[in-house]
Amino acid sequence: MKPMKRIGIQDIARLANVSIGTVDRALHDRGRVSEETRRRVLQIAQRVGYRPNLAARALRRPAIRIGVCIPKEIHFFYDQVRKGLDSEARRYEHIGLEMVHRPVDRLGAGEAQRIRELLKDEVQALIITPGDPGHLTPLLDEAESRGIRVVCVASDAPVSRRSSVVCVEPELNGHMAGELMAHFVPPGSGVAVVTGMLGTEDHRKKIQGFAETFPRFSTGGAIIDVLEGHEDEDETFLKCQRLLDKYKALAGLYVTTANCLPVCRAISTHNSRPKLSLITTDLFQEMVPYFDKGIITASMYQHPYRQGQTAVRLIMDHIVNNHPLPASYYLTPSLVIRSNLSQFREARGRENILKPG
Amino acid sequence: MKPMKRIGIQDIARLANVSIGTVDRALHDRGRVSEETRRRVLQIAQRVGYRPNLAARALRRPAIRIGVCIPKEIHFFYDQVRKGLDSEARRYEHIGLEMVHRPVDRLGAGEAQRIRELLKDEVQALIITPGDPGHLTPLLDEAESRGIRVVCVASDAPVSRRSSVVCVEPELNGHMAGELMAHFVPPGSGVAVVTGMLGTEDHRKKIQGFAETFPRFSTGGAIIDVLEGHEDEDETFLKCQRLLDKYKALAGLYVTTANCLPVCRAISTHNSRPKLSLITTDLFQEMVPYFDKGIITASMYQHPYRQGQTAVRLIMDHIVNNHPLPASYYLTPSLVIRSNLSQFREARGRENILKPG
DNA sequence: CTGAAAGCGCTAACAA
DNA sequence: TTGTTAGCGCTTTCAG
Repeated sequence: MKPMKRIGIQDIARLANVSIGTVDRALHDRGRVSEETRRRVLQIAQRVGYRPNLAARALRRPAIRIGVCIPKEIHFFYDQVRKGLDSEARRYEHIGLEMVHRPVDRLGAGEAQRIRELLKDEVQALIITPGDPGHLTPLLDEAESRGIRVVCVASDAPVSRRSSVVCVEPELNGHMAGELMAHFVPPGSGVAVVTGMLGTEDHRKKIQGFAETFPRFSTGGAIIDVLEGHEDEDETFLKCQRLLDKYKALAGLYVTTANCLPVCRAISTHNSRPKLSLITTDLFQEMVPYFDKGIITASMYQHPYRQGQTAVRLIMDHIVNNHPLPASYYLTPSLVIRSNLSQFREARGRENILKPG
Repeated sequence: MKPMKRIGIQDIARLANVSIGTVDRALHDRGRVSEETRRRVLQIAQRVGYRPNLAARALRRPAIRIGVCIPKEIHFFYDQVRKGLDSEARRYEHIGLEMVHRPVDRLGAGEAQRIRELLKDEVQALIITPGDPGHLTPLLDEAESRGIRVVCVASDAPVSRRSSVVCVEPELNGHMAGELMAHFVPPGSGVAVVTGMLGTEDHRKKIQGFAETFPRFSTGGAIIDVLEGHEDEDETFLKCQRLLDKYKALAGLYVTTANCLPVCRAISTHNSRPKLSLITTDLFQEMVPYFDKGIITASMYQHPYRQGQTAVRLIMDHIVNNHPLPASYYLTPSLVIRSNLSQFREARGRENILKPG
């Protein structure tokens, strides 16, 4: 069983009694072929199941270029997204993929400018994390109208004409946290939510999801407070302390922001607490000790690395194989608990275990 | 910003004042180059950051062939593995990847024969789900010694010289189930385990993991019974019924086998049960109603599709990019609960949502 | 409208 | 030990 020779443009030419040039023109609708020949060639190609050899094509074609504009901060999250993007991009190097990075410092900080630069770089697609979707819409729409595919990652620009989005739905995060919390705490428990800014779409939706689902799965449980920390360490810490003082029987806490350390500190320094179930969001090194101490019960992991990977994959499948871009690609968050903590790259310190991908 | 010309073997040749043939030999240690020249060429390549053009290389290389031997049954699981394998394989078609499938009907049913056939097919790598690893070892070792990379998927052949394994560690499944169960049930609860065959390594390890972790996270909880169903519908159903009758206060049940339907039926037909937390393994259509009814609290999903995908990916990264094969690639199981049920392909009936790869 | 041929970067066979 | 060269399958240009 020898590797079978794949059928190529040459074979079609022979079968159709024309030259390969003609076949090429017919196959790609480049005109300058008689209708008759065109049809015949297409027929034969169809019949013999012709599939172009992409490597050969890549050999000639100019590079495919994808522009990337995602934030630098928060590092633990976006660095992973970036790694996912780049590692996936590496698999397409051989067909000439080139990534052009134009990061912004923080979410939404001067992204319009960066994106304009990317458009000048003549990219064929754009991967962005929109911080201010409203403001960006005209720019994204313009890109799309010029045939530049825009794929959002981690966060959406729903009103724009962006081709696709890769993210974890915030509602789903909330729903899952709510359902689990209901299983964790005893019937009739009071639980609370700690959030960053109530103004943030993402946080609002998480809270909404949680508020919908927790009561549905809990017997007589209720959300007794929603606490806004404004992503400020001290404010969050103090507000938490006060909450813990006030509601001695608080059975659960859901933190919708990555900024969970002050909450953990407040809980661990608070004397004589009964068992409290803490569900957090995302994962980074500094959280690990709180898992070990049993302060954090579970965290909703949003797979930043895989999000990056997937964005590139979608685009390349589209450009190279003509796959349609799905309007959205939603990932399921994973539950991080003590038993599987070491499986997540963020929890593994230096030891950089190889993951394909 | 035009696509920059990538530097190639030609450029190195020019810089080193040798021919491209010499550069090629130096770069690939093919001998027939003076040590002096070799070093110089390598130096220059290094300095200018030479990266081979894989498309060009792929253009020449004869087809890469991967042999696959995985079971047909249990369909819901192995069909997904196969889809993962094939979808990933499609991305490598253009560099000549060819998959040769030689499935066995059930796990371990005549696999040695199939694998021998694959070896005759001159495959360069082997993806298998070993059912009887002990018996297979000499065959796998022979393959490896002939330079054929063996990658196990879903299940391991640890004593053999197989290059890699892609799976979810059964212990991890058990640990996670144990930890979660401890959070689900009240302090001092009695829980039980339902398994297929205690003789199966996989099941034994899951139980072991569970037995280790549940007591550690639970306050005063204990495992009161381990029930062996022998993958038989009726036997499992009856034994479950008896268990439920006997231990009125049973708070949790962990099912280590995919064969969870009889357990679900036993629970749902059993009158006047108090809340019982049921943790199952894997996911298929018929389980969905039991999620909806609240019978199944959570299931440990082992990502069959991604396991297949990953196996191909590891091999191709190895063959094409010279990446080392990791001795093992462990996936974290995902927790399926009611809120995220619809995210899993097994739960989505016909509607086949596009997932990249 | 159609055919012929150059070349993309690399490998391998052959010549020197 | 080194240089030369023929392709791999496709696109593109230039002649017919």
